[in-house]
Amino acid sequence: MLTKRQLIILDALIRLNTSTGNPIGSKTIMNNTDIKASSATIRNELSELEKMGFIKKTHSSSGRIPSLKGYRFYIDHLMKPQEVTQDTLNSINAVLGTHVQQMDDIMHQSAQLLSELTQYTAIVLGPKAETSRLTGFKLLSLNANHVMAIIQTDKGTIENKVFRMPKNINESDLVKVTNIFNQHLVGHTLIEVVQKLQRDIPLLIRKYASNATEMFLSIESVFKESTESRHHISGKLNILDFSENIDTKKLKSLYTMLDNSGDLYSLIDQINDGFVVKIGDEINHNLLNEFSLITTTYSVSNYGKGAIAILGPTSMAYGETFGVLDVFRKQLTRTLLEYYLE
Amino acid sequence: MLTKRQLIILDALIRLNTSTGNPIGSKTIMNNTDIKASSATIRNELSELEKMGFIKKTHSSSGRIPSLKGYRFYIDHLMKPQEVTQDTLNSINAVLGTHVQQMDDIMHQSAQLLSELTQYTAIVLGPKAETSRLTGFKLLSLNANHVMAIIQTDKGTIENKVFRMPKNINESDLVKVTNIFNQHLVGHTLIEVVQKLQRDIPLLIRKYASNATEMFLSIESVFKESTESRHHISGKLNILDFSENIDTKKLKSLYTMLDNSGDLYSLIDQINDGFVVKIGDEINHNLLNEFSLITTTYSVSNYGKGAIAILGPTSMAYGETFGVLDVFRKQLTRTLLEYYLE
DNA sequence: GTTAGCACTCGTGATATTAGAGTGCTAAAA
DNA sequence: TTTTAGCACTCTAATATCACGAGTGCTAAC
Repeated sequence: MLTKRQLIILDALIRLNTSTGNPIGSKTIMNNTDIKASSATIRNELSELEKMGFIKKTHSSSGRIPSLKGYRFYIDHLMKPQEVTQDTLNSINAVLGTHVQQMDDIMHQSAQLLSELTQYTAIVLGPKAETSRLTGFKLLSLNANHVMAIIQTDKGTIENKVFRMPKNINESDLVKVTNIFNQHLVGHTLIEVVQKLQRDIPLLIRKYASNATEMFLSIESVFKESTESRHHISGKLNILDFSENIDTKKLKSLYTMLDNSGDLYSLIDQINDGFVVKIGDEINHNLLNEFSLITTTYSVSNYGKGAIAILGPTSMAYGETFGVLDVFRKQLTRTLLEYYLE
Repeated sequence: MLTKRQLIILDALIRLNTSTGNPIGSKTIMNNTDIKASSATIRNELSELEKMGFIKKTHSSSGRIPSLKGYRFYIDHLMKPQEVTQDTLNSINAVLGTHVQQMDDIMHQSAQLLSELTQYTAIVLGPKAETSRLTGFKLLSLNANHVMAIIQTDKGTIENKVFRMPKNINESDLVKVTNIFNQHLVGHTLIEVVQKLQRDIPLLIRKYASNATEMFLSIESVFKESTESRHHISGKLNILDFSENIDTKKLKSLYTMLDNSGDLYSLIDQINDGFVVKIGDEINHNLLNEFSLITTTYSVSNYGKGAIAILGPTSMAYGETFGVLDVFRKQLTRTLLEYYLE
């Protein structure tokens, strides 16, 4: 069990290490806490804390840095989410308070705002697309050459794609196809829709609108795209600030990974409702063992859950980040509730 | 005037420097050309070339690297666009040959392909939006809560935006507003449209569809967005490969710049029809004085011109890059011609 | 005009040197 | 028993020193 003084020392050490980035020695701690003891005493305590595995040295005569266990303990027991400033509150309200138009916009703007507020990298994941149900399908003839297909889901996403109007198609064919889709596909999950598109629908099309097969392929691709879950990421360049000595090769793989929806979904826990913090190796990803990942979820009314994640250095300003995330997520859930109520 | 041997030496030096990245000495040139002369002779020639300003030393006893003037001369007189491989040809055809759906897609895929083929950074700019004319406007009610606004231009761009349906609006209001827009705005340039939106239209709306003013603001924002010219950029991460020792601060500003449409448009010459190569300081941009920028244009049928640019190191593989760009641009122009003909 | 030969230059990478921050340990003080 | 002053020790980071080699320019002979 840790003594009170050890707690103060561990807390100070992590705070100091986070703000300076350097290993922290006994004198520094003495000068930055109100502990009434000499540096020698603090050295003894540090040695004790090291034996217990909360801190470690970078070399035999260096100051200490927190170990993974130290961070873990800090986050679980010492760290307090920090109150956010009025400024921060204002920007959150500015983004989430105004009239929201579309799910994708909200997610995009949220990622942007969070990366700005934290100065880390922010990732916002939409609810898993697998469970989305098709609520509407429309084909709209734009001009002689172009048709727009629009699909809507119960998760609030609206997607569209424009494609060339095949030559042998006229308006009435569009109506026929639209009707086929609305009769047979609306209400099903997108996964089911794609399956049906491959099995049943080609038959129907051939029967009722035989000249629409060409167009059918384009429509199929819209649906395939729509089953891919959406991710929004912002502040990728901040990695350059908080991870200065990363080599270009690693950086390149990292950035490639961060652009890959699948990678992000498997990285980020979408189940746990509270805050999940994974530090270094805990993330279990070879590119991220020098990073920390804070994950939390938000509710899309009662249609499902999305996730928010902040990627930063292990020596992250956890207190501030938690504070921001907490306020943000509550406001986001509220905003989405209203969005679906209206 | 340069002697024949000097030309061979300059050419070899630039090729060797490009492929190795190192300064090139007299022996290296001797071993990599079929010049029948000793290294001493070549040293004399190098010394001569240096006096004329085509090459320079990195320090008093180093090998030579091309100077800006050397590159200039090479590009203007020595470099030959290289034949592209069958593989390259195939990938270009795969992207540009298949049925193309939308301008934005073409541009996006073009950037992607070019960055892959060259291993540099590819930028594709659409025709300047200022000259685009509105050819179609549609309002589509998606469901009780959402309306989609769609605008089309004569440059082939189709943009849309979804926004909340104001509560006091019904289908017939949508029709009214659509009619107002079609009567008064179609045929005008987007710039004019935005002007009119601020002057004339509010009056009309107030007169014929007074409860639509709220919606009007949303529509206005769609148009404002549409006047922003489109850029597509790909292979940004390749900068990490060809510019290894760039510091993070510069890199961050550079990446920020490359995401800014305005910056790119002012950087890239959209007027000169041939190939324009700017090297180092010639680019006249403090972030790019260690880069080369190859620019060329493509015709969007007879609706205007867009631009393609490749950003790479000054020691670029000019021959290959020119070869690829030349083939690509011809095929692109052809593809776009068909796109508008059909 | 060409070339062999040689002294000279300078960057690169390896090896010493040094200063400073921090440690652990000991023995005395509290 | 806990705290603390004191000191020897360790290791890093920065700087200086050195040797090597690639490359040069110059000279004198071919």
